Amino acid sequence: MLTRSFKCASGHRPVGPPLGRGATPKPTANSTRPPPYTPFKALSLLFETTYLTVLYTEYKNLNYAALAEGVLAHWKETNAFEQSVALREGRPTFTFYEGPPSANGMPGIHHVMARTIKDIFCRYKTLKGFQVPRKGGWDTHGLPIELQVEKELGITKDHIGKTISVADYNQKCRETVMRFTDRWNDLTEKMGYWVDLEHPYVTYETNYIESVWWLLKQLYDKGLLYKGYTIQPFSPKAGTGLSSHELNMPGTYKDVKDTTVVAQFKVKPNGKSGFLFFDSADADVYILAWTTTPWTLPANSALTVGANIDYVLVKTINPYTFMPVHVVLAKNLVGRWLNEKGRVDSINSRSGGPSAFDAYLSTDNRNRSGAPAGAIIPWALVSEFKGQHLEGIEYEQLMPYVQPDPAAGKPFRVILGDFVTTEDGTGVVHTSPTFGADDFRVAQQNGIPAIMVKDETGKDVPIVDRQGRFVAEITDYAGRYVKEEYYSDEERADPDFKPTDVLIAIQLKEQNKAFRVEKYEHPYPHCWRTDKPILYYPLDSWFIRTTTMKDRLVELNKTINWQPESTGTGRFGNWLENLVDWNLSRSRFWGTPLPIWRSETREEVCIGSVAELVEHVQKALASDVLTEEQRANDEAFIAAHAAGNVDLHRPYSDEIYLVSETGLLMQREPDLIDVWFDSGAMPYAQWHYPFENKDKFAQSYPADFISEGVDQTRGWFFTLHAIAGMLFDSVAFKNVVSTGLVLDKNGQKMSKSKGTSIDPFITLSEYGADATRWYMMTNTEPWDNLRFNLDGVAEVQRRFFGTLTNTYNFFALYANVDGYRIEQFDRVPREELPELDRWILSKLNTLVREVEASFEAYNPTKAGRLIQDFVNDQLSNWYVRLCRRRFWAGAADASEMSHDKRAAYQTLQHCLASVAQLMSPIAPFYADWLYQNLTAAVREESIARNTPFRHDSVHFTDWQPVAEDWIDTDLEEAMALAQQISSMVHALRKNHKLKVRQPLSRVLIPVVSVGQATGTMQRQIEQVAPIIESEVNVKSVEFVADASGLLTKRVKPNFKALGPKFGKQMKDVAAAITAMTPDELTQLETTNSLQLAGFNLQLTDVEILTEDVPGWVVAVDGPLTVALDVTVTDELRREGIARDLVNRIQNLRKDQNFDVTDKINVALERNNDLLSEAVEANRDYIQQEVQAVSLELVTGLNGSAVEIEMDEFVLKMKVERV
RNA sequence: GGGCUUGUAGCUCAGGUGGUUAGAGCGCUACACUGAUAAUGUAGAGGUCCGUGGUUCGAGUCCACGCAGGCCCA
Repeated sequence: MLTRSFKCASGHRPVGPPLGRGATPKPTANSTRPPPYTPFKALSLLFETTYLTVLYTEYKNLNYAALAEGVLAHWKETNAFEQSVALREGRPTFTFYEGPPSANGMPGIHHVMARTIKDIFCRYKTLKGFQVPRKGGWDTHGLPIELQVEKELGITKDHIGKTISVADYNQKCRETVMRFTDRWNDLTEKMGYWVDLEHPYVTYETNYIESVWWLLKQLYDKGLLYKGYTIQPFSPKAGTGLSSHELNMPGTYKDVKDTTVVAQFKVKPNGKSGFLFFDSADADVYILAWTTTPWTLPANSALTVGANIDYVLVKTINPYTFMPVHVVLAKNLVGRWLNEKGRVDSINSRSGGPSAFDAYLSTDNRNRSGAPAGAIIPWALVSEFKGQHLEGIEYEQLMPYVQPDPAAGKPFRVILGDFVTTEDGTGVVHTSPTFGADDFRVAQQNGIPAIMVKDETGKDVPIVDRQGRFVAEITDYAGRYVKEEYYSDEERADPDFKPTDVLIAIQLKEQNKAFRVEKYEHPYPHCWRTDKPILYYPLDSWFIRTTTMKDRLVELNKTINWQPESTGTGRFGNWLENLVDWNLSRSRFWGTPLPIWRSETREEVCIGSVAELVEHVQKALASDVLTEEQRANDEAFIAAHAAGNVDLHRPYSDEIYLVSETGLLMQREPDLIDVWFDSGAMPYAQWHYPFENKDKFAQSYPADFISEGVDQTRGWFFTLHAIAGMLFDSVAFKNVVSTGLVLDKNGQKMSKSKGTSIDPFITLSEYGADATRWYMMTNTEPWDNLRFNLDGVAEVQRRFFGTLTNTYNFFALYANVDGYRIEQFDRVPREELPELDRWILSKLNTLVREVEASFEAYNPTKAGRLIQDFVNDQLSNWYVRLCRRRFWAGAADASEMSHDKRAAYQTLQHCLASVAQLMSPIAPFYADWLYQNLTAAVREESIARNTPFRHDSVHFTDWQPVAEDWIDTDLEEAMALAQQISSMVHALRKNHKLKVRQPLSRVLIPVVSVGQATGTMQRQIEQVAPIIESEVNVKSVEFVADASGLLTKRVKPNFKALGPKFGKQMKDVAAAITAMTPDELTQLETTNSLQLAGFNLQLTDVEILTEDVPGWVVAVDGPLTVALDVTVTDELRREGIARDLVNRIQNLRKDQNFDVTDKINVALERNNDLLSEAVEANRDYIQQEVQAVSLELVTGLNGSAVEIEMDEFVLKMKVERV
């Protein structure tokens, strides 16, 4: 519960100006008070007996979490969120899209961060007058849910359709996915995230799926949806593809020994490859590429190199054929394949004698089999170049069994790829688009065709069939398994058995196409079902042809405002530049089914709505093609449709049978679609567009703002962008904030097992949402990773919220005493406001301007820090501190309040209410609480007269306009000088042990700087001199001009001005300036020109500082110099003692619990001349300050006298109530 | 391996377009104030601005190459 301590104005606590100048607070008459204000019902109960006398509740030991709970309860009761939206009916819409979370896991602290960002800008835009509908949403499909269900049921994918029906399985998924919805909703409320949880979109709902189908149909009709293949892990023995998840299961990677080949790809001499033939035009040049899967070599159609990798051309000898060859490979890997001992400087002999090559090959050197015995193969470096120079070079097909389709692109070229490494191999990757995922991608990007053959139906298929055997076209190896593990044990036991890879290696050796053949041990993935090696194999997939729209997508992206910009241009931009077609297919169970039905002869139909499906089903039923069972299923669908409970998920959609134009049975393509398409479809599907809500969709498209983690770049950000760009030629969002991660306090990923993860519910209940949100927003810019430290939240709470609450309490305390009510109409005119008021109001308006700019730029960090600095440094530590006396001075009745006091109340109240609004997007509970406390007392009046405070919640208010004419930059500068000078004087006092209570006579400020600035500065300081005087307790602020001769000046070079003029001579100039004589300086100052060591100087080339004022103590800070007169005259000394005395007497009053209105008699022991003099000289002052009716100096003080420590002596004193 | 990003005091962070003495808050130490007081003020200690090289009269800032952390992709 909220704890509080409330004392009414007539209560027992000393309130108001207890001892000041006879100010006696009077209890104010209740009858004149407005109706009681109850911020929130829950709280009001506490105040029932006392609130009648209070306008502003005061809070002690505020519990921020409880505060938030109270506000939340009030919001719920009043439907505040709904009101905030309804209030803006008819205003322009600001559209926000909620990226749907998956509710099958618990929310974490990072969700608080992500959702705070979303909330901030939606709230801000509401304040700015926009209507901001915020529809929540849930992402409900996908693998994680399937896996969770399987885990809970203790099954694997193999069981689906066997021990559990697809229908039951999917039902289980549907139940599981929304399991934590309650917890999510709870967090959403507690953290103060305003989003419509009542009407969220849910991706598994039929209406949602129908919209998704409609989108797919649009793509299909535009020819953007096609069936192709992707390279996936495939198990020929199990006859099935494997998901990456299945591949990541433990034990799938095993070390195997494979036959590997470094193949020689013969370069075609032409313009591009010319530089490789420079040294020997008639030599053959080969590019070396290493493969651990020689069986894929007949499918080679490109070689991939790294653009920035260094390659070399080497002359050497083929170890199998002994033919001299020139080979290309990565420089770093020469040592991997060629023995360093064989290196020779030159290819040819210079001496005319036999070269190393000749020697190696000479017959003398051969053994019986004709091979050079024991000799190391010589080699020589010919040239070196970057990979990019190899791009486009053509080579001869290595194993020309099958020619690619010429229409499909130009094969047998060198291309560039970012996946090439020099860790192993030759730095050149043998590329086969049908048997490698990288290969496929890079081939697609470079227009490299795949080596394919036609099957009996005329369809393109790879050169290895689904059993893992070569097709007939690979004549030499037709029917052979590509992996020896696919043969039976008996076959492999045959002594003549040779694995296919070995046979290929032998063939290549004989043809001078193999540079090296060796066994190599490496980990290779195996099928978890069959334990046999998997193949990377092309499997049917449906694609969206994003590549054809690439340029447009890139172009559209340039119109999006990314925060931070680098995510848009870098991560996202690069992704778009390297776009490949979007593989839509997923072989799963729980997801949106692909709405395409196909016949055996590839007649197909893409269904774009339930109605369309019904129509097709009816047509099928009218034909005589369907079996009994198929007919029954189709009829079941029609019945379900009539009953209004169509479910488009598997297995139901699988069991719908259609009939083609030519009378053939059509079945649904069994794939589901990528769940990312679901979420990318939300702008349309959340409204069931185009079947319903066309107007709503039109109003809310595209989004003005979205925000998600940077990890969504290729996820949601992309799918939104792709669908919008391809189908609507539009962006899906105009502004996007991509947020970083939330790490633990050591910068590591939070982990449950290490105990470093933060439970958001605990955090919120301990610190409240406001401090948590404020900390997250102000500690780090949200796109940087946040190191989340609870100590930081505590600090924010103490330092920012604590200070602000203190400031409010200060206001409330005195306002209650004085019965001050916010004056909305009878304001003290600006001209009559004191300097400090005009200053803080100027600062406030500057703040509003800057905070607005920061929010407009989607930078909540800057906004929060600005507000925080204003509250802590300007409002609390300067304005309130310096104005304290104004609040307790003078009459304590509103009707008699002085102008000055009213001004103080009005100013402080205005600042607090403004801050409440500025901070409300970030700290919504606290800001509302503050607003309520400040303004509820005038609510009725405000409603009646239609003022800004008429709203029940700060979140309903209109953003305050910047009052430009209140901004007084000159005054702000002046006050900054006052602050700086005060700080410097405090420092001087400190260093010279002169406490602030000791008055000093004067502060001297030398004004020597050049030109106009001098005049400005002096004028500005004069303007705030009284503030400085009272702040640092000096009698006067004086200026000393140059001419006084009092000053010692120093000259410094102004590098910024000198740089462009003297450049390289800088050192000399600087030295000359530093060594300048006083006479020279005088000349420079008077004539603005000086010839010095051959340099022509002007006044602006130097900075002149006062270093010292002889006889004074001096502080220097930048251009400012402050001298303090530390002479304590007898009179000052006496005054200081008098002040000390007042202080001690006040303490005694406090110790003895005197009431603020009590008058006292004071008796002092006359034992010290200094004291006597001080008392006599300041008697009136002392008596007034401590409300003493008498002040006597007596000898021999008796009775209840106490001993008091003064600086220089001990004093006996007696204080009695009258 | 590639793309993006971060690296400044013990901790969390500021440091337009290069300008010679790098700042703030917290924490620590000392002192002051004591009618905002579990607040506040002042001072002190605390830095190889990740490293190396370069450009420049001058580099925390610009360039190159590295190192370390993070995300995404392979």
